[in-house]
Amino acid sequence: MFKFSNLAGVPNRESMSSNNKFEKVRTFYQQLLPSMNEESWAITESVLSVRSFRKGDFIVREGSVCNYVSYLNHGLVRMYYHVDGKDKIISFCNEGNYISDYQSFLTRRPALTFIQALEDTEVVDTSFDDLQMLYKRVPESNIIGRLIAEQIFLEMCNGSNSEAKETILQRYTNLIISQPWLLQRVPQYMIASYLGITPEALSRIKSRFSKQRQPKELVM
Amino acid sequence: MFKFSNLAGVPNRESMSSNNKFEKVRTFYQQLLPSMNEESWAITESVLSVRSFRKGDFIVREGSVCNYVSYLNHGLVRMYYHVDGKDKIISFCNEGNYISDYQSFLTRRPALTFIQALEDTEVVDTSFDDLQMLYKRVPESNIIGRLIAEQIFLEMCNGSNSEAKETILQRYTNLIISQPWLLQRVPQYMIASYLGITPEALSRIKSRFSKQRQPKELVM
DNA sequence: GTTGTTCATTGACCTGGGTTAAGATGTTGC
DNA sequence: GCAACATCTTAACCCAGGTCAATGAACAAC
Repeated sequence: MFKFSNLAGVPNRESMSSNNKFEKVRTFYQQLLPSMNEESWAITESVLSVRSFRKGDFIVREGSVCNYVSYLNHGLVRMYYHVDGKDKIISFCNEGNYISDYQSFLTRRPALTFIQALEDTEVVDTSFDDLQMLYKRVPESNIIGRLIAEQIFLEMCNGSNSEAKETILQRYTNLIISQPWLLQRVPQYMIASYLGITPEALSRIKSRFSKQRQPKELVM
Repeated sequence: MFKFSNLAGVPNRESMSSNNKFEKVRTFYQQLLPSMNEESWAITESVLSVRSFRKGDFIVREGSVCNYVSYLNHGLVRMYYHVDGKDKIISFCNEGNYISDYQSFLTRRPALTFIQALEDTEVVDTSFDDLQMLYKRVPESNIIGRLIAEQIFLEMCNGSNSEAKETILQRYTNLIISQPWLLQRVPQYMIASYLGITPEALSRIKSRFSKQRQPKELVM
């Protein structure tokens, strides 16, 4: 289960000069390991494949093994699990990031999470077997694999740190500052689930805040 | 910030036939990557160094960069941060595991955590610079680096999963079943901190449980 | 238009854990 | 022995957030 943001972000060109679906993935790899050569990329590209999902479709289901790490060409997904019959959202992931139930992917055990498209979404997949092949045939992919695992780890740390050290209000305001597009693209009750509270509680927190502080300074 | 348990566990021989402080580390590496050859190990071993800590000493302090990943030859440490003037324990780590503020280590930024010896402790260090050197001079160390990052990630997942899906009582009972030595070696209030509650709350939860259920079946 | 649906909000009530304070039981050092 | 300290437990009270229910707004389908 992971979301891996590109270090520098990928330029979002709606109409690419070439209609190569792998172009953005390549940029992603090149930023991670600039020294990667043409031959290594050719091998890497040869195993990539594209899948498309409609809004509401499931990319990963609880109970089945997650067999891909997937780069989001465009779209938006949520990762969540069921707990007591309710959804607990772990993360959102939009275009320019990798998504996977990496825990299931690495362990080859059934996923504990769902990954669901919140908008029509297109991904570029690398399968588990292909990745193992790359680790053997393309030596520097081990470096990439290490860097990615490290980045995933760091993202998880940031998540835990903010969960542990910040109030829900702080986390909420950080969220709308760092990812303002979230508010436009996902309903509030999903934000609440992501923050670990009920929609009612989030609503109360917001109104409490906007009453006691600057009435119209910050749009929530 | 991480604790990395060995996959298979390391036999705990109190008196080693040779008094080589690096023997256990070598076993650890060999279990991760059996194909590692003698030359690679020689280079790897050449950068290792030993440090000893007394009970109460700090191995990592909040605010200073963590410069090592450290294998625990023997002893017990806790990793925690200050939040509102209180300690929030993230994890315990005993002999046979690696410990580091890996977030600080990777990013070269000041640590957010403390790592403190709860017993007299001996560690085998690998410094950041040495590790980067190994990544260059010993190619397969990238594989080890990747596997370790992946394992750290998986451990973190297990932690989040149980935090998200289990009640505190379940997490407590799992803890005393999976790591019964913890109860003997750390005070209850640290367990409470680790579970994210106050010592008073843990006390109440335990008494609530032992009253309604089998009075003497499970020793808590 | 009307109906239905989805989502946000608000109120009333409940509960689990925090807080504070007080004992009880060790344990350590002298 | 005694004093000082650490740890665990229990009780009383408080409060943030959960739960349940009602209302309202926005929007789609008909």
